[in-house]
Amino acid sequence: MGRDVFYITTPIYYPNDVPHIGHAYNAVATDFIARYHRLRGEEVFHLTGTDEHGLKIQRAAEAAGMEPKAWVDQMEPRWREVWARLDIAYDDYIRTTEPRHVTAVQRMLRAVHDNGRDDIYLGLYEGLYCVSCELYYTEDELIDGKCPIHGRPVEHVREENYFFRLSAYTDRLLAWYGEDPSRIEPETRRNEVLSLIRGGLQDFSISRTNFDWGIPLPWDPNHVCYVWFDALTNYITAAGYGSDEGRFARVWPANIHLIGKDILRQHAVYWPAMLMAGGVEPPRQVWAHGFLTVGGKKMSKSNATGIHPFELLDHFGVDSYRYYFMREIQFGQDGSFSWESMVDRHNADLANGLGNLASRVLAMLGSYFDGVVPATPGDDSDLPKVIEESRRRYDELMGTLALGSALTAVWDIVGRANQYLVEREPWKIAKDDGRRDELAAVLYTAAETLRILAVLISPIMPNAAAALWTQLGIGEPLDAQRLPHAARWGGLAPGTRTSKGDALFPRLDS
RNA sequence: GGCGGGGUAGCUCAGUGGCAGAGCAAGCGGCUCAUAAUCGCUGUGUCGCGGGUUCGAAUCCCGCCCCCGCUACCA
Repeated sequence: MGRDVFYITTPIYYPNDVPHIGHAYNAVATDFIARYHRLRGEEVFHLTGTDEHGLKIQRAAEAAGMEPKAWVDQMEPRWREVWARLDIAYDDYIRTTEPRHVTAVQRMLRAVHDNGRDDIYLGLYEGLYCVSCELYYTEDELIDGKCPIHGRPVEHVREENYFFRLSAYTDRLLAWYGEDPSRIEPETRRNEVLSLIRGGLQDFSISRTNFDWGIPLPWDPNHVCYVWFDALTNYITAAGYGSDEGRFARVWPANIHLIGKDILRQHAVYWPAMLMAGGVEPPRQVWAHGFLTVGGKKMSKSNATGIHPFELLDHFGVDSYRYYFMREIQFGQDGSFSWESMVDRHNADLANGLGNLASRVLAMLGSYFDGVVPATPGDDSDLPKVIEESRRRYDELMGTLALGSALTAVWDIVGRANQYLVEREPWKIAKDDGRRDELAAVLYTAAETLRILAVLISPIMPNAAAALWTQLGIGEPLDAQRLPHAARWGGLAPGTRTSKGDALFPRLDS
C-alpha cells in the first residue's frame, strides 16, 4: 500500500459542533492505527482538521457579531484541545480556510472544469426554501408543508448552480471497485455502496450564490464552492496537491480514509469520481466504522447522549479511555457505550490484568534481586512461543483493522503470564537459597514479558507503555523500538535496574 | 414503502449444516508475590415466533413479530 508513506485521515470537523465521544472514537482509532504503523518503522502521515466554510458558519459568526474567520479561529481550538487530551499524534492539522487549501481547491475545480468532458456545468438547483432559515429543506423535513423551525410556508426556489456530472462516472466507479473490493471496508458497507452506484447516480451541485463564506469558483467568482469540493479536497491539499508535486507523488493516494458510516456515500462515491474527473488517483481504501450507541440509541445532542470526551477522561484517564473504545467495540459495527462497562473493562483488563501483573513482577524483582534483572541460564517456559504467536496475530489483525481482536491477542499474553506465575510460584522458590537460578529464570521470563507488552501496547496506551518502560529501567527509548524486532524474546538485558513505581492503572469504584 | 443491519447465557457479543461458545459479572476451592489481586473449577440458555428442506439447522428456504440505521447534494 501507499507510495512511500502510510497516509491515514480522519474526517474534518465543523467548528460549530461540540466534540463528543463519537468524534473521538474516530480520532482514537486513527491514532491507534497510525502509531502502530510508526512502531513498524513506516513513515506515517496522519491528518485531521476542521471544515470551516459554509452558510452555517457565516450565520453563526453574524449572530455573534464577528467576522467568519475570527469566529472559526475561536471555535476551532475546542477540537484541538480534545485531541491533545486524547494524545492524538496527528502529523498535520488542516483548516479549510488556510491559503494552501484555497489554492488546492481552485486547482482541483479547474482540473475538473477543464477536463474536456464538460463535467462541470451550469444548471438549476430547485428546492423548498425557508427565507427565515435561509435554508433548503426536503419535503420529508417539513411539518405540514411548513418550515420545521419557523412554521412558515416555504418557497419553491430555483437557483443557478454549477453541477458536477457524477452520473457520468457510474461505470468507472463500478470498474474501480470491481478491480479490488477491499477499497471499501467493511463488506457490508461495500455492498451498500455498490448497490447505490448500480441504482444510478445523480449529478450534484457544487456551488452556491446565497452566501459568500467559501472559496470562489475560479471561472465565476459570483459562486462559492459548496461543501463537497471544498471539504473532501482537504485530503489532497495536505498531501501537497497544488503546492508540492514531489511530496504529493510520495504521499498520495491515501491508504485509508477512516470515516463514520454516515459519510460513506460522499467518500466512496463522490470523492473517487471527483478525483477521476480531476485526473487524480482515488484513495486506496475507505473504511467506515459504526456509531456509538448510548442506552441503545444513536448518540446525538437531541437525546442528551452527546457525551463530551472530557467527562470520561477526567475519571478514567487517557490510556484507559483509548483502550476501552478500541477493545470493547467490534470495529466496523455499532457499539454500545456505558459507564458501567467502561469501569468493568478498566478494572478487569487494566487494573487486575496488565497493571497487577506489572505490580507483582516488579515487587518480586525488588524483594528478591534488589530490583536488578538477573542473568539466567534459561527457562523452559512456553511464554516466548505464546508471545510470538500473539504478536503474529496482532500484526495480522491490525492489518485488517480488527482493532478489538488485535488487543485481545495482546491480552492473551497477560493471561498466560499471570498463569505462569501461579504455576511456578516464585514466592515459594525464593524461600530456598538453593534455587536462586530457578528464581532468576522465572523472574527474568516475567520481566521480559513485561518489556514486550510495553512495546505492543504503546500504540494504544502510549502513557502506560512509557510508564512501564520507565519502571523496567530500560535505557533505550521506547520510541526507538520497532516491530517485529522489539518483540523478539531476550531483549531485556540482565543488570537492568527496575523500580516499582505507582500503579499503572489504579482500580476504579463504579 | 424500499434498502441494509440486528434479535444467542444476567451484561457485551462470537459462532453460516454436525454434540450450544468467549469475555465480564456471579458461586465454590487454591494461593498469598501483587492494585480485596491472581490461578482452577462451575453455564439445564424456548439460539425472536411458526412452518419447511435435511440423517442432522442458531446456521439454508418460506412466512411473521420486534429493534436500529439509511432513503441522495446542509459530513
